[in-house]
Amino acid sequence: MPEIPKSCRGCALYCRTGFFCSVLPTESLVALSELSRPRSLKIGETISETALEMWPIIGIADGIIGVKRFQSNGNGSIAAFFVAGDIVDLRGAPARMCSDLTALTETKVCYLSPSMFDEIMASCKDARRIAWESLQSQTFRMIEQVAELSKKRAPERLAWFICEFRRLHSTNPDTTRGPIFRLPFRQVDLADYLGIQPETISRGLRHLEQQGAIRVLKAKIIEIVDQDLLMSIAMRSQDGELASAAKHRFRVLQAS
Amino acid sequence: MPEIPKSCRGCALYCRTGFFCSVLPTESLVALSELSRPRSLKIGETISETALEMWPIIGIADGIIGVKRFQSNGNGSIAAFFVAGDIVDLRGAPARMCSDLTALTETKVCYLSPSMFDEIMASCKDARRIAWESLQSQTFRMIEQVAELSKKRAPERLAWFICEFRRLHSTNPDTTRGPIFRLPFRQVDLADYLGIQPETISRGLRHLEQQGAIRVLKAKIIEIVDQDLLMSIAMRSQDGELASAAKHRFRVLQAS
DNA sequence: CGTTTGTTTGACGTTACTCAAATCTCGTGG
DNA sequence: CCACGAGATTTGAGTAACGTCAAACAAACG
Repeated sequence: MPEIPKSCRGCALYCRTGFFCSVLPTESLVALSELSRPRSLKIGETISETALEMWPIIGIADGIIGVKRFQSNGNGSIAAFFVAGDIVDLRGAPARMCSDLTALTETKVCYLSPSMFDEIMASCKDARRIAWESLQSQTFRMIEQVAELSKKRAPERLAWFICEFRRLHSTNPDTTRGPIFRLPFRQVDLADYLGIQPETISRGLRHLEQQGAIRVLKAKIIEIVDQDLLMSIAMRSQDGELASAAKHRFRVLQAS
Repeated sequence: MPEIPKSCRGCALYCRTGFFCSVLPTESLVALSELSRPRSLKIGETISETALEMWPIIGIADGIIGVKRFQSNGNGSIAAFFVAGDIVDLRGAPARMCSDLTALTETKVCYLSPSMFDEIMASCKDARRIAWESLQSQTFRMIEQVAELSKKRAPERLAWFICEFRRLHSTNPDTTRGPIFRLPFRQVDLADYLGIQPETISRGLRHLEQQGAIRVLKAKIIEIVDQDLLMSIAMRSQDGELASAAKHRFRVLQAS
């Protein structure tokens, strides 16, 4: 009976239940491992385009990879991020996207062999389900992100981000336990992600503080004083109304 | 030898090459068809939540389905849209998303049986590839959308939308041929999609007109006067600089 | 400890939202 | 085919929010 490959032993993709490699039969794991490349990335490091040509599929074992686009003036925007457990298949991705993958934290990834990946997708039902659900959840997250951010102002965006990120990482006690929230990456990056300026982040945090929802202990450490208040702020839209399906029903009534 | 089901004969999902049903072996097609439900939707009609409980997977044969969220004040936001050929799997989707699916144009969809879909995904390689690529492209489109829109002002967003939509439908001569662009849905919906107010859409179009990029013939009919100019406006970001990877390379040089 | 990088604060300008009203479009029924 | 009316778009004026620039301040790093 073949052994678990050394490089997989400590990898979250294999160790955490529900992650892609955890459901593979040992021989598939060995075969995949032999053709794959685990890598560590420092914060700010980008995934090289040449690596993506040969290994366009990456599994994220730990950390956060952002799709970060730079403008000529130095401003950037972070369109999305991928988190631990995500399987990111960049075959057929728009060319620019591949130059934009940046580690927002210290990150561990594994470049997966496309041919072996396809083989596993054909043969292993559980792996297929996990990869499919991962890709689904990437789409859903993006949709939620746009739906929530597009009509919100700075303080609401911040509140939404804090709530959403805690929810996304609810399995990771490090960032979610207790009333303390640690900003997962730099404020500059957060600003790029929320589509606002770093200065506005700062002012927005102060604003939430004045309302009594949070307290900023240090630059990246936030104490959540009133979870409910924070949630209700997060759900507000531009005009201060609470978001709901109420108006939708109202329109249906009008029409009938 | 079994016959092609009647309801599939005129359906784009079967007729257009590269669409999901076109690659199915006849017997799979028959089996899927028997458990599936083709439906037509009028503009503004929503996909019923109860239908989604039983058929959470829909194939879009024709038209545009938007994820439209309403706020209590009547404003909405359209986070995403799905177009012909997309396979949308809503199993595991956030609950609210399912109440938000609205036809932005006259639309033909087909509710697909999940069990049969899974079976096909296991057995038919081509179908698996097509469904996977469709889901991939949904994610990529969302990422592009956020990357492009987050740091753009109203006129640039409009220009981007026109260019992008023509590209997305480049296979459909109806909307892309010649210098005439027909807004695919109402300006109110476009405003919701671009995250701005209807008034701003109007002013933005006027602005593009004054620059000589387009001419608004009727409310929904736009003549593209200068494609290159329009493109270059679409690529501009908030501060008027052209977007590029130039700064990225600059930072890499600094670091080394 | 000094340098670099990131965050905060303030003053000012611009954009886009808000509200209100006029005008236009298009589907409907006569 | 035309007239009507609801819904959609346009226009204008006033205002709030955010971007921009510049400089002080704090934190992280070797």
